[in-house]
Amino acid sequence: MPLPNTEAPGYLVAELAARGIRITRQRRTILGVIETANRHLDAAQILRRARRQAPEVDRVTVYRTLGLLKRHGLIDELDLMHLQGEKHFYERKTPREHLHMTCLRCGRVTEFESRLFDSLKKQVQTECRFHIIVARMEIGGYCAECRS
Amino acid sequence: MPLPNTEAPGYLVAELAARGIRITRQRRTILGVIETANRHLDAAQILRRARRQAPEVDRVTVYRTLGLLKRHGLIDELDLMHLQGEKHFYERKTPREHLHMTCLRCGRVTEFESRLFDSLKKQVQTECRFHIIVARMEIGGYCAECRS
DNA sequence: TTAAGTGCAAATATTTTGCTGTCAC
DNA sequence: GTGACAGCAAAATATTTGCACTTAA
Repeated sequence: MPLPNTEAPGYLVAELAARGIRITRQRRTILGVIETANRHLDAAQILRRARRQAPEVDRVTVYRTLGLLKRHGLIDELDLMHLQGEKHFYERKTPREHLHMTCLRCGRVTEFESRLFDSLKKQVQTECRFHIIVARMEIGGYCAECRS
Repeated sequence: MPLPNTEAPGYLVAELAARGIRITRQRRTILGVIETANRHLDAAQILRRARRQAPEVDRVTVYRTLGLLKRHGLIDELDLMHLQGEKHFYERKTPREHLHMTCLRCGRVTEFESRLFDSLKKQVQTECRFHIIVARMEIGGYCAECRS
């Protein structure tokens, strides 16, 4: 599940507003759903939760808001090994980057922070002279409980 | 582009045959396309190339063969940052694992091998007691030529 | 006021499934 | 000979686009 939300509530709203982006009722709702999520949600789940608060929210608005957040680097998009179809999952971008492990048997998703991950990114920046905007590491395999 | 093909030609055919899987004309063609590819191909490109050799090959057969290869751990599936739609790209799995950097401006894909990548995987296996089947690291950003 | 944003409908893109006939072994 | 595989059609899944109406700033 995503790391605990250590940002002030309304963080995403504030970030977008600071960039001069219009905050509509629908966006506020969708951003709230993403901020308070206790696990990785896909677009359909975000829509469902948003509609509990504001039934007029349209699927298209969810996709457009996700696109906006991606373009501004405020969320990360994950596959989680495409265990169930080709949908994507989203999470707030945190200052402490982490990798995701998905258990191919039980589907549980675990997050892991590592200095080696940071070192590896630093190595890429330096040795490949590549300016990293987004770095995603996803692992599939069997968790401690599921491996035989 | 994928690492140079250091395996014997017909490597994928041999691997599948060794597992008791039937080698049809269509499969042989598709496997040949994947083995000799000089860059990462998506399903549609694999289909087009296969059809140049064997026009009867169907799109569905390409997908079914890709699924087979994935299940047997003989290819890796990549997103390459979804720079152009949601399609996936495929490459032969090589013994030396590498990460992929995609330039968000020019779209060029670069591969990079690193011991840190291996160390990081080892750390996950040990500290998280997670048995890794597939590990994918994909980076998006700007290559040396494109960064301002 | 007005440009940015929304909802609805429809289109697009990618991948999967059902079924019948074919072929590798 | 037979069970695994192929092709075709259709469906399923996920996301995007066009356009007229609405609203935040």
